[in-house]
Amino acid sequence: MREEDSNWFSRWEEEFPSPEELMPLSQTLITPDLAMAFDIRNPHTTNTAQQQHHQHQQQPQQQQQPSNPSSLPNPLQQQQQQQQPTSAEFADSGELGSGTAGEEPARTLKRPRLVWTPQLHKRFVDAVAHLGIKNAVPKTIMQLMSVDGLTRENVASHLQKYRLYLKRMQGISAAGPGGPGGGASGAVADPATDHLFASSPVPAHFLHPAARPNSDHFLPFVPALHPHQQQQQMAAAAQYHRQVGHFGSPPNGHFENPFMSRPNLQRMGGGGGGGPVHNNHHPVSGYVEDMESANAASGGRKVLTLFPTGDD
DNA sequence: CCAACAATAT
DNA sequence: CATATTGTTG
Repeated sequence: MREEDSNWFSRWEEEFPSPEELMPLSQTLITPDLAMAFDIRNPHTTNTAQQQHHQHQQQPQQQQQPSNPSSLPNPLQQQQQQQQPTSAEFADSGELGSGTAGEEPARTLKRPRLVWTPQLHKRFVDAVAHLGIKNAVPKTIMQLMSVDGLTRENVASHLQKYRLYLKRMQGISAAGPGGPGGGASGAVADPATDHLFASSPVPAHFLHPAARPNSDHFLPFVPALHPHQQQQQMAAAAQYHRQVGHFGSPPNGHFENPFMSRPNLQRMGGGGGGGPVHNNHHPVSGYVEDMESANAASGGRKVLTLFPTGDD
């Protein structure tokens, strides 16, 4: 797959905004619990420079902070950015009600629901696009996305939905809105229905199986770089929903880690159903992408429930 | 055994 | 409906 490369590159360049858009970043998923636990209030100390060393490797953000007074600051403190109260944020799921804080040993703790924000989805689509549908399998996508905290399951689930979306689109585009049976499908891309999907253009090649040179080009894959590489403060990567109450952290400090050790990346390679993926390192210094959420920042801007598609 | 996928559950 | 979880298969 390396030599048969053709001009996909040209097309690629044409179509995509810029590799830089998806290249560098390891977005950090912060969990609300974590954020709250850390008290994300406005840092009175103007210590804006919260530069933290970004540990590489995906360390799961464990919800549930040890309420231990002398609890350590946590090595994996996630830098948290000023989240814009944009639309999706940790919309309260509504638990609460009374201060019935379950101090239960939150054994059986579960991970909060991942919310696929347009940015995240964007990355997802870009990753898939660049991988080619063939190689776009959950694990690979996940790795390419380099989103901290993202699990294979997350991606798999999203991918499943995405494939359905693509399928639907194919049908529509081929047969027209009036398409087969799906009377209601009248719209090609009903923002209301597709919401998220509508925010990112579906690369043409997605629609057909045979004509897409996937090849493995150099992937922008940015394995967690060195400790000094941190680009915090960017828009939020993804947000989680609040779920169970935390608080009652186990004094024992024993909770199971859903994903403790991950097979250090770099596992891509032929075999495992994965295509030969090369993670080519580019000497890029460090780009920042994302950034949007102008909602409150502008002052005038308000709400706008959905993000404008004006990203790509 | 792990990963992808499909189906099902929340 | 959007994700998560589970079951099955390769």
